[in-house]
Amino acid sequence: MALSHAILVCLTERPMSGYDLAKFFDTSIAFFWKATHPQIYRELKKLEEQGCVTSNEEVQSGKPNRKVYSITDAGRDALKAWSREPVALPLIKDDLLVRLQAIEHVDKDALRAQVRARLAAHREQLEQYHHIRDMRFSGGAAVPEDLGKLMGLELGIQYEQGWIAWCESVLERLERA
Amino acid sequence: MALSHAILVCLTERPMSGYDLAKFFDTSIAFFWKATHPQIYRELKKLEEQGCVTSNEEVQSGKPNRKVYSITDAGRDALKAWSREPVALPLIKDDLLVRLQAIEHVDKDALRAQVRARLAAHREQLEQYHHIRDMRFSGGAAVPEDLGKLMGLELGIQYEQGWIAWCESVLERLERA
DNA sequence: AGTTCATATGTGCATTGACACATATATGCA
DNA sequence: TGCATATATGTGTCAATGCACATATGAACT
Repeated sequence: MALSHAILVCLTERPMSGYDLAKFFDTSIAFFWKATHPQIYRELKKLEEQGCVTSNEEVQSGKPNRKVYSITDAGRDALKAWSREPVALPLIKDDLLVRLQAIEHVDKDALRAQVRARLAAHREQLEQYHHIRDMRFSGGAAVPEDLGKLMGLELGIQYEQGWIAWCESVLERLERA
Repeated sequence: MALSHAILVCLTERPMSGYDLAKFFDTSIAFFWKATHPQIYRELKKLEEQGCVTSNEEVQSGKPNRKVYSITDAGRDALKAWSREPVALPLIKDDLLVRLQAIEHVDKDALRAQVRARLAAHREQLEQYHHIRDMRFSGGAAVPEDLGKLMGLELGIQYEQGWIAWCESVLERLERA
């Protein structure tokens, strides 16, 4: 009970095709959730069978036709029912931390390189989040719908800042050793 | 390529049975990685076939016999080889953040309750981490093996502090609305 | 005497997820 | 002409994960 709800959430914003959703997952919510396009197409099929979404084929010249999915009232009900279920504590589930637990058994040079790469990735992500915040939420959340998205973004910013600080402190100690 | 390595990492510390490992996963590294006991037993079987671990049956009176697994040289080699592979950026993968994206479509009371529950869970986890730090690492990392574990713990502490601050700020805004 | 708890090891099944492969068309580039 | 890229939708398959169920024993509790 996860990907289907993430898809429904995306469709509350606007109707989308499977292709649109795959791109949306890759950009917008890539840090909360990940999905490949075969997963998305299969999930959309199931959701349509359950009546949570309806599809509408858009004829296009040249390009293949798009099947645009919209959320239904039943889908909105399913979302609300899901929102009442308890949420699990997310795991960190990070290879890097597992490797640190056995620091005397790993390749130290590789570890340093991985922490440096990770640091760069977090810095880049932070920059992206800052960019989105400045573009979309410069004046705070204008409409109620935006509040949740802004708070999600704030979590992302803080999360990245935390990782950056940690990576820096780890690198310092690894390079001293 | 994940659980098997996490198990090998645990076995670098000391030989353990499947039962021990299941408990170890539940307590020590529960926030980095999770595994149920069937998963662990199956993985141990595979690792033994690959020659990464060896088992030694300990006869016990009364209780069922324990099969104690130890890491082999081949297992240590496998760990080192794995440590050279690139690490993926971990996802946040949090239901709560997905729900926030569709804040106008979720049950607001349930959401508030979930954030409060989450806040309590993070506070509890932070306390546990502080306790471990004070017990095991009060004078910093005494031996080199401890350094990695201490840095993992520091990440955990920072991570929980970040979530706590975020939950508090979210709650405030949710209760105002 | 019956129940629950802790120790200890597993099997079976369903769901999820990841990844390669398959197909079709138009555009731009070398 | 050939190749990569973007658009667009899928199938087939295998590994990983999760959860319920199965089994066995001793100790402590009711």
